[in-house]
Formats: sequence, C-alpha cells, structure tokens
Amino acid sequence: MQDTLSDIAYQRIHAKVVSGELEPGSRLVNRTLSKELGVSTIPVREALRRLASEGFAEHIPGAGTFVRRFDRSELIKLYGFREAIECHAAREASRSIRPDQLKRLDALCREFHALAVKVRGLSERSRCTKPFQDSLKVDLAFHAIIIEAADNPWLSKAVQDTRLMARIAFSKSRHSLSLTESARTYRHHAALVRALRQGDEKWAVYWMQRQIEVGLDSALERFEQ
Amino acid sequence: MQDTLSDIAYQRIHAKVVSGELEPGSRLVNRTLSKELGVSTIPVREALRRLASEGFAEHIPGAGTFVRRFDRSELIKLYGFREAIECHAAREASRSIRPDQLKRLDALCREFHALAVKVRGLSERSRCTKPFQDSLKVDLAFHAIIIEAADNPWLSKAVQDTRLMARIAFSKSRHSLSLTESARTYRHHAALVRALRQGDEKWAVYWMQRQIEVGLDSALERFEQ
DNA sequence: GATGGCTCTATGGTATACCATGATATATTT
DNA sequence: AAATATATCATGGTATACCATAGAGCCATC
Repeated sequence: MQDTLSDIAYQRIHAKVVSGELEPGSRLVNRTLSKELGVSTIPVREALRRLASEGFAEHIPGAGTFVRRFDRSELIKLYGFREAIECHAAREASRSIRPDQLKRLDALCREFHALAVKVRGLSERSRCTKPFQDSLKVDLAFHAIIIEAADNPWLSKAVQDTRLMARIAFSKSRHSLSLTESARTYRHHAALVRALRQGDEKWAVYWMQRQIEVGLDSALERFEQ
Repeated sequence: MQDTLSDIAYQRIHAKVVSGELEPGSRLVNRTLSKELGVSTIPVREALRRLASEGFAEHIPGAGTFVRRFDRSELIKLYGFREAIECHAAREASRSIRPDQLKRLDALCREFHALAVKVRGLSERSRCTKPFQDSLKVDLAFHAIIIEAADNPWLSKAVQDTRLMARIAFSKSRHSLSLTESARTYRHHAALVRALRQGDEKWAVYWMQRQIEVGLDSALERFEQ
C-alpha cells in the first residue's frame, strides 16, 4: 500500500468537495465520514486538516470543519490571485513549451471546438450540466498543460488548488453553457496557443488574463443567481 | 483554550523549522516531538501533515516526515514563484496602499538605513549572524506591509509561506551582511516605496522584481558554499 | 569466514476509548 | 402553563494501546 489511509481519505473527501457533492458551508463530521469511508477518525481528521490548510475547508476549533464558502469579495480576490500565478505560468510557458505540449493543446482546442459545435445543435435545456461539465474538464486539462510547460511545482500546486477552489464556489447549482460563452472560450484558447507557439510572451499573458477575466465574470454571474 | 493542541504543535515545530534549529533533511519523529512538546502523537502528526502540505516538510509514507531540503534548481523555481506573486502584490499595492502603510514603510526604510550605517562601522567578523538576522526581520516586516496593502488573503498566505521557505534553504549556516548588499537593499526598498507612493505600477513591479532577483542571487551564493 | 535468516528495536500508522463541551429534550417545580 | 434544571446526545479533541514494517545487529549454518 503506497498511499496511507489519510491520503485516501483526503482524496475521497477532496473529490466530494470539488465535485459539489458536499455543498459549501456543509459540515464535515469526523465520525460520519470515518464510517462512510470505513476507517477510523484519525485519518479523516488528518485529511480534514489538510483540506483546511489548502483552503478547501475551514476549520473552527471546537466547532468543526466546514466546506469553504465564498462571498463575492473573496471570489474576486481568488481570481486576482489566479491572475497573478496563471499569467506568470503563461509567461514561463511561452519560453519553454515543447512541441509535444503544443500538439496536446491543439488537440484540446479541437475538442473544445467540437463541443461548441455540438452545443449549437442542442436545445437550451439540454445544454445543462453535461456539456458544462465537459467544458470544465477540457479547460482544466488545457491549463494543466500550460502549468506543466511552465515547469514549476510551486506554481502547479497553486494553480491547481485555486482552479478547483473557484469551482466549488458555484458547483452545487445547475449551469448551462451558452453559445457565446463556448465560442468565446474557444477563441481565447486558440489565441493563447498561437501566442505560445510563437513564443510571444506579451500576448500569451494577455490572452491568459482575458480568460481569467471572463472566468471571473461568469463565476460572479453564476454566484449572483 | 482558543487554539487546539494541533495548532500549538504546528506553531512550535514550524518555528523550529524556519529558524533553522531543525536542519533541512532532518527527520521529524512523532514520539520525540510529542514528548518534547508534552502532548500525544496525534496533534504532532496533524502538525506534520500540515507542514508537509504547505511545503515546509516532506512526508514519505512509511518512512517519516523530513524538513524540506532544496536543491539548486528547486531554489530557483521557488524564487520564480515568488516573483509571480510578489510582483502582483506590488502592482495591487500601488493601487490601494494607504498613507499609514506608506508611513510604516518609511519607518522600516529608515531602520534599514540605520542598520546599513551600523554595519559599515563593524569588522568583517562581527557582521555575522546578528545584523543579518536583523535585516531579515526588517525585510520580512517590509514585505508584510506590502501584501497587507495588496489586501488579498490568498496572496498573503502564499507570500509568507514562500518567504519563510526560502529562508530554511540556507538557515543553518552563518552569514554576514556585506556592505554593498545592505546598501543596495536599502536603495531598492526606498525606490519601491517611492513608486508605491506615486501609485506608479510599472516601477513598483520593477523594483520588486529587482529585489527578488537580488534575493535569488544571494540565496544561490549562500547555497553554493 | 561469509552469507542467510532471525530477532529486536525504533518508528510510522491506525483503532478504540475517553473526556469535555455545547445543544437539545425532558422532567420537575413553582 | 412556563421556566428552570438536569439528563442525554452529538461531536470535537486527545491519549493510550496495538499492529506492521523497515533496518540493524547477531547468530547459526554452510
């Protein structure tokens, strides 16, 4: 067994949190989780402390651990932080990205394009959830390649954590993927890849910034409802 | 009791690690620490997991937890990450810093100046350790004000953590504060404050970048020896 | 004398049990 | 009937005890 029970508990609970199965603000109860996972409370506690330390949960001594809940201002600041680190990642990536990584980005762009085309043929209602989740997945993979290209473990961890954290802020509710949104996202991604391929630092940063900006806008929009 | 035993254990061990009392690579033993702190192993384990999650320690399942050890390349990447987040902090601060915060920065600049003047009168040997530690303390306070002005908790945590982490990379050995180094640091700090006061985003970022660059240089220099 | 296996110890990992506390429900008294 | 006090329960926090394992030293056998 390479992973310890604490690690497994962490992964399981983390998945529940970022998937939205556990809503923001809900209490993470030691005994309940330990029964559910079939382990004792010790690994669960360690997992919860870790989630709290990373920012996915909030630990209040004597009261319990709760899934992190964001207000509007915190959401904005989270995206501000993301802007700092992801733009830096884009800058680094524009210098050091390899051809195979560019190829994988191309493939994801095509995937996104296919998704956008498919959405166009769907009714308003059927655009719910599934295409939205798919687009999130592609988006995550896209940015994972960029931080891989930036080749900096600190950056990677920070970017991954903040991306997932932004997600829990509006994970519980249903969302649809609008036509304009999917088309715009595709354009931005394609432009970013173009800049990266040409090693154009300035434009890589610019397009990354635009993406985060748009991300904040739609996050706020979803948050308001 | 507001803080839990886990929190106290974390603070105590964290202090030992960043102060250099526990050298990089040394093992953090459950039972030993628990006896030393007068608590059981549970709070100690939780503290160690947290330190590992933050990057101050490395946890290897089945083998133990060790104080984080950096090689040259990791050190460079750590400073790359710092550049991303501290420059962003400088940018934000240049927009939102308050007069009282500028005043406190002025005071720290004067303190640094006094330190530089004092060092000039000392022999090579007596510049060891004490003035160096003092300058680190003033530097930390200086940057703490800037991230306070940037007003973003995610940024704050990341900056504080990485600054302390950079410190443990070369904490154990003796260091002296050179004349050119202290004078240059003073100039950089003063220039940064000037840019912040004028709300000059570009120059604020520039001088912050310069500081980190210099920090990396001296870190590498100390690392080589 | 060397090598393989055994044992002992140190240590990490986990479960169970216990305690303190805050909240809720119930019972008793006015 | 209302208010207060007490009991009970849910839950967080911690200690102790136990188990598994890795490494070291030792003994026996070849």
